[in-house]
Amino acid sequence: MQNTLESIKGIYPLKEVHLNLLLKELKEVELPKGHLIIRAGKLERSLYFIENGVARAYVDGKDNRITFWFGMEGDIILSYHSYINNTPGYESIELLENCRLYELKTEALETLYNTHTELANWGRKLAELILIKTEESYIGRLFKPAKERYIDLLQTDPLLIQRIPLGHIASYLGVTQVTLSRIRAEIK
Amino acid sequence: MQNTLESIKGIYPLKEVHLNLLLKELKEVELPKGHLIIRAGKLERSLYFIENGVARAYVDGKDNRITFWFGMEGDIILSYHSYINNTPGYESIELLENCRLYELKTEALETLYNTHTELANWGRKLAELILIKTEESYIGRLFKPAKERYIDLLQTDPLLIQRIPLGHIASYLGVTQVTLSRIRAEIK
DNA sequence: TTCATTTTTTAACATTTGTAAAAAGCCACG
DNA sequence: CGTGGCTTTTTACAAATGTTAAAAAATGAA
Repeated sequence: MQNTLESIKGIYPLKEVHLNLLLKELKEVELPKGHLIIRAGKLERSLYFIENGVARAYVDGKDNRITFWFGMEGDIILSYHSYINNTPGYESIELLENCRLYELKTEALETLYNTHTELANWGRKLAELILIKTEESYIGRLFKPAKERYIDLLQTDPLLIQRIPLGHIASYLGVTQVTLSRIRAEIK
Repeated sequence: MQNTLESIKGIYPLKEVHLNLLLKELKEVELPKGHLIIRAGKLERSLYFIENGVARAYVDGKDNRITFWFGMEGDIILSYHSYINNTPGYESIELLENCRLYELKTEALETLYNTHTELANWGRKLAELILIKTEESYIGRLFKPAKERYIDLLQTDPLLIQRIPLGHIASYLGVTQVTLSRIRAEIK
């Protein structure tokens, strides 16, 4: 569980005791490519650390499906909306490869938060880190054209791109696949 | 400090003791319209509760300035990027009216987080609430056209719109002011 | 390899949005 | 009042992106 362990430690430094409290709650699961691990409209009671594999989160509009997140080794699969509000979320998360994950029930996590300051701060840090990532994606999208963001993506996640169909990447960049093809033809 | 108090309590229920620990750190400040309370590229060491007034956050691109957040009574002014990473942020926050604010030094907050589980959980809840708001804005922007989002804005924040120049709103919606004018002409 | 399926690119045309500049509307101040 | 400055709308044209459809290329299984 190398990737998961590093991910947990990387969020906020934990003493051995508290780390073990958290690890004790993890359960290994293996799931196939194509599996819908989070379903829009359904209350979700777990989060998952990605030990191996790739996933994407999407929302369905009236006549389109938009990918807004990709996750890989060391990332966390979580419907924050569902988790925080304790109501069904609007996003679905689909595994794009066969994955090995570590499941953590949000109820167990809540208990740990209320009983240990260190773990409450770990949880705070987790929310904060996801928040700034989300904010950066949001802001990047605001004022960078799709072409520039595609180039950014090529530089920051060259390996990720190779593991994901182009249609999903176009959706993620906010353009149609045709436009992404034009962009690729242009920068070649 | 009615608005600020409600804002703090609304984030996460606090016992009187812990609430007072937080309130003790607040300092009232009055600042004029046009004041830049957060500056891009500068390390910020405070956050502010808006007791009265309106503010906007923006980022500067190569040849444009984009507004991505509006705040009013009960909202919190905070460069999350600067606060979490302890590095200069990329956004500026400008007061659009004369404002009465309550300032809170992030250093004081950090100390409270490390000494009281309740306050650590308050901080976690704060990050989580801002996170889902950000995520909702992000996702809403992804699959709703500007016209639809303008109508949403009219419904959810009719008062806010009246307090803000149209140019900022166009920027917030991700279109030019000309396009927003066209939208307004169309839905009239 | 070969065939079938999926993914990606190309093309032609329609639509949307942007740009720049002018006109109209609004407001504060003398 | 009236003038000047600021905001908002309108116009005409240009550029970017979407739509639809088809061709080309890549992929994977037998």
